[in-house]
Amino acid sequence: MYILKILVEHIVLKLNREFLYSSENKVEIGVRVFIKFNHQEIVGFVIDSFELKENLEEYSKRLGFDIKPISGILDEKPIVNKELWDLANQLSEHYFFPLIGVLQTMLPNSMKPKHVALNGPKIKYDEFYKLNKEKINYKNLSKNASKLISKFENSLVLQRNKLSKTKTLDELISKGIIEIEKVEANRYKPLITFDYEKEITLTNEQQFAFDEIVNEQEYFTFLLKGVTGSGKTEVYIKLIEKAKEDKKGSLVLVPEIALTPLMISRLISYFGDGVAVLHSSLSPAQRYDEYRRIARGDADIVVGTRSAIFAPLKDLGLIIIDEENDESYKEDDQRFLYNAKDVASMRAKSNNAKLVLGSATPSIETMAKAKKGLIKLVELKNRYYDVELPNVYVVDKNDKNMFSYKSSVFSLPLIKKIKETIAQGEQVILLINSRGYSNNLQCRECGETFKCPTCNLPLHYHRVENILYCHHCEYKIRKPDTCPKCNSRFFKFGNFGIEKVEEEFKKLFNVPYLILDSDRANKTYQIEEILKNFNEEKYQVLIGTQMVSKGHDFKNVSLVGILNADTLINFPNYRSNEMTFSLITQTIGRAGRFEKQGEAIIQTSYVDNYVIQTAANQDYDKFYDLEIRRRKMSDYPPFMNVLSFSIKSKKEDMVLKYSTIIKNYFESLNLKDVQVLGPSKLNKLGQIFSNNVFIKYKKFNVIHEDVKLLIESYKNENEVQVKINLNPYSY
DNA sequence: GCGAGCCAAATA
DNA sequence: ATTTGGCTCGCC
Repeated sequence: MYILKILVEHIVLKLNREFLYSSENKVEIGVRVFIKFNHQEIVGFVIDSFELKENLEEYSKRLGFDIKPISGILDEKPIVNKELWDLANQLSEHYFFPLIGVLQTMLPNSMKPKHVALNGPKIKYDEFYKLNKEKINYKNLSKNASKLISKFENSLVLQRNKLSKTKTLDELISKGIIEIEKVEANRYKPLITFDYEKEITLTNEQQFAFDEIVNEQEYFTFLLKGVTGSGKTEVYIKLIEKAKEDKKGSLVLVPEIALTPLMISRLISYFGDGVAVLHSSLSPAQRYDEYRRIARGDADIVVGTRSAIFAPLKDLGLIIIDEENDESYKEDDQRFLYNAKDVASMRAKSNNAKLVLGSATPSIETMAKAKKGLIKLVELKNRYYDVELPNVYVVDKNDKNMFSYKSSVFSLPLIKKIKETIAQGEQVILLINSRGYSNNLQCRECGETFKCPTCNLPLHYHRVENILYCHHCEYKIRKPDTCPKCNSRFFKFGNFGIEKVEEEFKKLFNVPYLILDSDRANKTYQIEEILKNFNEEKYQVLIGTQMVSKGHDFKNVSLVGILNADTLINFPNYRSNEMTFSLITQTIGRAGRFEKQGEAIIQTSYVDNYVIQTAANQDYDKFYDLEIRRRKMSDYPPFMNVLSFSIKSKKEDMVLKYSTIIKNYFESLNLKDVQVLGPSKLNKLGQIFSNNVFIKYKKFNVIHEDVKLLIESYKNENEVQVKINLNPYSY
């Protein structure tokens, strides 16, 4: 008789502990089992076991509770390896999140330790007929049988559809002359649309960067800072190749699906099979297949978005995070709010692997670490084809002389430049970082703005679908014809979005164009198609949201227009300056990448703002100096870290009570370098009240144990829900 | 997270 | 008298 220590599938603090079950047979740690848990049958995860020498009844009597037997076993083998199991434990501890929830985030649908996994995709098999020559008795072989056998010709295997089901076939199968062989099928076939070189020769500068990283003994984390077009990808590829030579696996993270086709194409062109892909536009079945291919060791290079950081690579030697400043590496919406960069750091450390953070515009936090000597800075200062960075003009959106009655979207200088560029047979990229037609819709009569019923944020107007749309929670309704408050039929639009840009572009220029935004292209193959068409110069103009800003090598783009640089600046978020700077710089960097110097026009109402100024001059160092000063003055990261508690309840007084408890708790601890902010004012969304308390701290160790004690004190409280976010990006 | 069990209010 | 809804409890 064995006793199993089991985690139940529910992600709740008060169930974040082991429960004991019995089993006749030994069950391995890391296996999922069915258990009866308080009148329901659920899935549990075995975290430990031991053989019970004494009588079960006596043992359970002594402990004071019944020990039920498990009701079934789901897995033959553990679903996580040692490394990922240790990682899950580390993450649970670090993020104050139930271990079972961490595991559920890490694993693909079919493998998650919870009930819904049973509805997940199943393993698909390709079946073959295999001829067993030794078993053939040629003397008494019927005519039909020898005919059938002859179909195998020289090979010993045949695809199943090559033979039709006949009596003869059944006979041969029952005699063991023909065997049915099953092979796991792979439902993902990457489309490679971009063809890349199979040989790479590094420039001197790239080679130097490569050597710096490979030969470094002391540091394991690197910031690879390379101006746009400096060829970071070639360095990545050589590093992956080096890891492969050392029989180590590599993991490459890219920000979002817009960039995956490019990276996937490059890696597959260079490395062929052995590259696995994990990103959001794979179906659950494809994801499952790729995941198992990695776990089996059939793939030793993985490309993917955020959650690919949990890929089960066996001998991890290298992790690359491309565009490391991108906000998509932080999970801020779901339940388990991890940062893939932190996870990468943990995995790199425990595997003795190298972690390379690449960017043209590193995040302030990462650059600060490099300056402090915590990580190693490696730079690529020259563009690959040695072209100067583009000339940049800033147009003041408030200057009436810059615009005519014809358009409020395109300024006169921009119109002129677009016409010239097109006439010269060159290409234009226009960036508008706002989806839909306008970012809000307001009644002209009574001033009422349409807001999302759940998020209370202004709804965007999408004219193509004629809907009002919440970009935060995806709530959508048909656009009403009249104002629900005053019945007026007249509306006012807010800041223009891409649909409005498109409308005006059509009016002003008689030129075919491509549109790239996530509303009209959200599948990788759609994005791929658009980028491919532009890359092959079938169109001269590409109008897009921030999807156009990163990573693509367009050869003939000589003009970039940023139609409204203000959209990000006003975001109430400590990182909005950094995001604006990087969006502008990266987009400008698309211009003039081969022999010709490019041009860029930035339209903004904040002409004197230092973010706009430094971005226009492509001056990262200056931006960094100014921004880090602001961060210091306001006690923002990297000087102070933030721990956010979001308190939710149906009862108003419970929210107030608990936010005060949390605030008072930290204040009374009186810890060194710890500040308490809040509680913020009470929010109401639907039936739920909520507010926030923020803890700012310097060293995680100082607060870690105290946060754990605090959680212990409220974990059994049913009426409030407390969500912890470690260094949230939306703060 | 969720069903059982309990109680009180609602229904007729 | 019987159904319905809300709330609490505790799971091995």
